Amino acid sequence: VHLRRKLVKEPEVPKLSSGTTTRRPRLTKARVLEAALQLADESGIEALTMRRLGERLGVEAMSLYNHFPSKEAILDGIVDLVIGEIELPDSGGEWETGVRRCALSAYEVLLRHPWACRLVMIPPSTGALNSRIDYIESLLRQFRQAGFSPELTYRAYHAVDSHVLGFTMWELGHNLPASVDPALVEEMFAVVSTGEFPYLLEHAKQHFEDRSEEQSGFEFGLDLVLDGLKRRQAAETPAVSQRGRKH
Amino acid sequence: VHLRRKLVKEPEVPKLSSGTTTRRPRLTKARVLEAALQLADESGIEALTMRRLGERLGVEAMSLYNHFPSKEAILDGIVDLVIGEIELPDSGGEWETGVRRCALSAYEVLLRHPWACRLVMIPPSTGALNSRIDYIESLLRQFRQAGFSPELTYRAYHAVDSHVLGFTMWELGHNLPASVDPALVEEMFAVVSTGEFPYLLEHAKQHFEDRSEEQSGFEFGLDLVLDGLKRRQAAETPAVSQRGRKH
DNA sequence: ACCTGAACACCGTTCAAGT
DNA sequence: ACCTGAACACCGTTCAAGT
Repeated sequence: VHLRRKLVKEPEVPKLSSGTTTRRPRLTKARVLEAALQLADESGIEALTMRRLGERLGVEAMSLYNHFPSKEAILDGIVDLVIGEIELPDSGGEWETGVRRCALSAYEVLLRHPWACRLVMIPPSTGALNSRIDYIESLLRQFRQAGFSPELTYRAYHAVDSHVLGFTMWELGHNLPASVDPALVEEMFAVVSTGEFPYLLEHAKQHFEDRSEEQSGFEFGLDLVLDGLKRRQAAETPAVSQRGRKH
Repeated sequence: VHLRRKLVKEPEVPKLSSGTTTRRPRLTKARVLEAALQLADESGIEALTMRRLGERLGVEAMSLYNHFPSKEAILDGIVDLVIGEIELPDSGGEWETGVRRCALSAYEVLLRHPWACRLVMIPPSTGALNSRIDYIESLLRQFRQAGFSPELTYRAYHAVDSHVLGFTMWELGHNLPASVDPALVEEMFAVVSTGEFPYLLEHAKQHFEDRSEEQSGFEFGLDLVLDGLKRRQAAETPAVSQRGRKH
């Protein structure tokens, strides 16, 4: 099932009929969001300013306000584009593989757009929610159709999504790409080598080991959650009918 | 064990010995951080600007640069203050109750300072890490002293902390305190009542139910993780000696 | 050694004016 | 209907000058 809601209707780009005066296509919501997403991916979210975005589109910053009420609306828009990249499984399969694939896809997508993770938590103050809604509905459906009770589904969804977001943020926070200040590494090293924190030292060393052979840490944590959910479901299924439970 | 590293030595506040000319105590790192934390708690992190912080301290914004190299250093400082509020268990107890208490304390602390959650992931570009290090060391120690292998400890730590951060961010993101735009609620309602998203509708309703009687969602997810870890440890303990494993 | 005033290079956003 | 130039009210930060 891959339902799509009313797509935003965009005016077609006029075929610059007369003369050679206008070189650039008109501004549209889609073009603005595309450029914004690109800018954030290339240069980081802090490089995404209205002036720079305008420049990239060959337009003054103020023109953007003809298409979006605020910068926040643009941010909401590109976050929804990112969430739209998450692959949602078709219905009908095993819940464990479906949810697993969904979570892994979200993990990969968020790693591709490192700036997005922090924004996902804030919105949705302008109502650019289409992909978000599809994502949540897909997860919920998989649990419910596998026979999870509404109560267990409620908690299962939060547990899974907490892991996806929490783990991804952790990883992104640690892999600061070469932006690590040598002075800071120095201090960190000094603290660790006092011997006061043996376990932290051990842990820090592990971060430098090659883990390519093993299961990823993301999957390890995901399995903890999924295994637990399987047990919880097994515990509730025989005890109560699947159609409901008296309160 | 409650080790403390070299405390920052602060010049004592001079007792304004002469006349009544100077009314305010001198600026110190500690006073600046205290005021910054207060400002963030009261008015949100976006209200924390150098000018406003200076104003609260009765000083020009530029004076702050005599004590901190940048605004970022101040942010790192107050985040570390927040992390310092997390209660760390004494060593020697059961790992499950210890880790559990630690996670719950972190959860509560982060809910008390809703702005902190998003900052925790970014630093530590200025090396204000004392509380952070204590926190991580405490978690690692509990696992290791309970007989977890270094490998399992590595993953256990990441799994637990992912849940703490992920779940807390989720909760904070959803409980936007009355800042919800009615127009957005309207749209959300419209989407949900199309009937296209039955599971989302069910889920949304659950969010309005009284859950005070039940175990919190945070604890539910935490238990999934902790139960899973217990099983993983049981699986590795009899098979290999606790002192090490040949690779 | 610490604090200040003025300034710089940026922000997001408003508004009247253009076409 | 869309785009623009100038301006406003803010940012973080630098720097020469004060004490």
